[in-house]
Amino acid sequence: MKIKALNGFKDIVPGEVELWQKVENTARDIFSRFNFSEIRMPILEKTDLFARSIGEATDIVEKEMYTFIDKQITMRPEATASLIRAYIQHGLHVQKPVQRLFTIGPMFRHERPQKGRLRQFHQMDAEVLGTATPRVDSEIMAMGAMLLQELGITVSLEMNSLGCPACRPGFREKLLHFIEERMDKLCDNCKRRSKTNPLRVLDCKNPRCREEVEEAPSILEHLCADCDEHFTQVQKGLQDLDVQYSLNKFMVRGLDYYTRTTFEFITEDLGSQAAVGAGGRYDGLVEKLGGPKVPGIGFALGMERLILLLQQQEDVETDSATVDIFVASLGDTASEFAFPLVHALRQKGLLTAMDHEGRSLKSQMKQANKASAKFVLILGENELEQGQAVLKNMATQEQQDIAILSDNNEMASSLLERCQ
RNA sequence: GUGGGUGUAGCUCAGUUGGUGGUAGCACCUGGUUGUGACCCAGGAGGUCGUGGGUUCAAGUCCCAUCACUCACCCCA
Repeated sequence: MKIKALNGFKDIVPGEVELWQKVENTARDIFSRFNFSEIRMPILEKTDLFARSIGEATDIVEKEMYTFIDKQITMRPEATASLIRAYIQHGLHVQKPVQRLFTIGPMFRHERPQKGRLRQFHQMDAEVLGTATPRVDSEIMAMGAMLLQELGITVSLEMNSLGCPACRPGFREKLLHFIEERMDKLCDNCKRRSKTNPLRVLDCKNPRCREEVEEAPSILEHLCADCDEHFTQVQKGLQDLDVQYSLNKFMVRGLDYYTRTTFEFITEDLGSQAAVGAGGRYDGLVEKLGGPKVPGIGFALGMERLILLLQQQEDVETDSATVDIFVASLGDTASEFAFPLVHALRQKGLLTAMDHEGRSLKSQMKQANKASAKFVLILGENELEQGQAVLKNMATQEQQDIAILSDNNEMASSLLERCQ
């Protein structure tokens, strides 16, 4: 019986990992341009942290978490809760009033795997804590858009406001009333959801439900004065930064902690996994987790989904490492001479390869070619006797004789010069 | 948790009305005269046909079960 990776868990092997590196490198570059600092948190946290932040009644907490029940600890299903826990624990709000943080890593949810959805998946997460200014809302969306654009991924940005504790309850009542009038026309799921989380009825995918809620009251028309002004300023900010967006009054969020601005980066090229990234404001969360009363906003990008989109494109460039110099040796004497020379070349900083299996020169040339080696140093019995080696430029096919030096360090320096 | 689809070489796949597993492609190894890559040619290696039952003289092929993968629902990044 072969041992295989668990269902929903994937290896990222050479050939694919280059794409991941490209995505990570691009993200680090963009985050850094926006003056974000990296933070890394542990994968295991107390179960209570997620229950309190994400919400007891959400699907994630109810049935999707990997929990060690006896120890009351859970593998994080998302990053925001852990990040805020760390923010509070280390008093980051004291060190700097506004913290701009990002993190990249694996998350775990026990869902049925499908395209763009794994049980161990990876997210890139950016959060700004300590400011409620609508400018940051615009800025963070602009950052996400810039990152996706840099990667060559085309998405649309949809945005909504969920209001705040001052205006949402009132809207909720109105919506509930609207739903109850049409209850018999809604699907079973919506009937259930109308009790647990009526806002979710708004984004049901069932066409009949969509038709029914088309005329539903919009939260945007029920925002309190502060939320309304905030939302207006966010939109102005996006226009100032020339970021394209559209309003979606049906967009709600699955996690309980969101307030005011929410947004999603949406693609049509991933089947049912339309959201490549999503986020929003969570002004009450830090305080709820026992921290200072500071507002926050953030978003997460699903890396598997980004990778799938990149793989769907033709000619995506990734820079995989190529061998600077391949040392081909013939016979035991030459091979023994080559072994420490290769080490010296590596100490000089060259990406160096050699064959330890005693294969033919032809085979070694093939290996060099396959590794896209720029140069091959050929060391044969004849060369050693004459104190000469052959350096071949693989692209131009030019060969030159070079003197073998007894000192590996000097020999390596000499080769380094010629291989530039 | 609920449906549908698919399981043959490392990967992508042929395999007829049931009749000996494919000179298939990619990748790999070795050769194609002394020691030189790409292209080409030849040869080689690589398999419990997902697993377990059943029908049959005979099963990769038909039937049942099971597992895995996958897509979708749900939910979400």
